[in-house]
Amino acid sequence: MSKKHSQETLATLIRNAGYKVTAPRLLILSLLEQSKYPVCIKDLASRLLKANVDQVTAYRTLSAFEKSGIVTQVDFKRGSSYYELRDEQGDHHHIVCTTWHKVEDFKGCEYEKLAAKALRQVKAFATITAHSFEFFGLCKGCAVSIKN
Amino acid sequence: MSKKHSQETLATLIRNAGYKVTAPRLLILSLLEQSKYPVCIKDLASRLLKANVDQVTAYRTLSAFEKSGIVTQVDFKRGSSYYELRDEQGDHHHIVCTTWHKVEDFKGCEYEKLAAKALRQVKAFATITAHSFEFFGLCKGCAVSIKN
DNA sequence: GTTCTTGCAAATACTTTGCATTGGC
DNA sequence: GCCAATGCAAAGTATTTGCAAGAAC
Repeated sequence: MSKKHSQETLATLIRNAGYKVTAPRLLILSLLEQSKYPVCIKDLASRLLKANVDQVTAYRTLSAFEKSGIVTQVDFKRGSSYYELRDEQGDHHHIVCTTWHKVEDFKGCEYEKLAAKALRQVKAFATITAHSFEFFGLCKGCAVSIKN
Repeated sequence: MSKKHSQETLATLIRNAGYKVTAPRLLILSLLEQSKYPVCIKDLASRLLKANVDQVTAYRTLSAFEKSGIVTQVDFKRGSSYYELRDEQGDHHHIVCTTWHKVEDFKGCEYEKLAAKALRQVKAFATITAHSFEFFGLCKGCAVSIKN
């Protein structure tokens, strides 16, 4: 997921969403951008601490950014929240190793087709605005060590 | 999701997973069975309280049952965990209204196809053992009231 | 009788809120 | 200067752990 935005692009993202551009916000976005996979808020907070940014700011910022669609929250079933920069196509998801926590991306969940199908089935719903989709499994390393 | 197991069937589920059959466990499973949609652990706990079952027992039981595949945890992005009896076919998922919290089922996420596709793409993984998939949107009631 | 399970108390982890101060625009 | 954003402290909520007593088998 690292499609390098410049510092200026990150600032624009923030401004366009109607927020003031501040150092903590730029830092959070650039940390997310530098990470190949979603970052848990705890890790993020510990890196922010080095720049004297409080973790409360991380919570507030990420929650605001999620509402504005700048970032996406993903659930890896590990107790705390993971975030990544939003994927424009909205069609990349993750495979999570349940043993050693390796994470990989995969593409092509064909969300639109499924959403249309779901709305046809479920009469009580008007629109679908988001979806979550993750696979959980074993990476090859863990599969081997479990067998032994 | 209410495919009425008898009390005896529930006991068998428990026994087959290698656990002792106890009143709290039977009660938890029958509460899950009676509910049309996943139940959050807080609601469950408050109902268990009436039978003098501690919420710690709910946490421990559900977590054990999830590992054994008796129940499934679903993430509705509402802070606390939701559980339901495991769906044998494993192919039913939910549409969750983000405003008033209506939940409906839908079928046909075609998980096997996607899993095969994902494994073809992602060489580092050996197997996929589970998946999460939920849609978030607006039910018709909420869509109307927001417009006004 | 042995081992697993439970309740209760307490600890830990995660997230949100209140408020005075700071800083973007 | 105005209003939003931040840090710090504290509260609130969710979940886990330790251990002695009780129940399943």
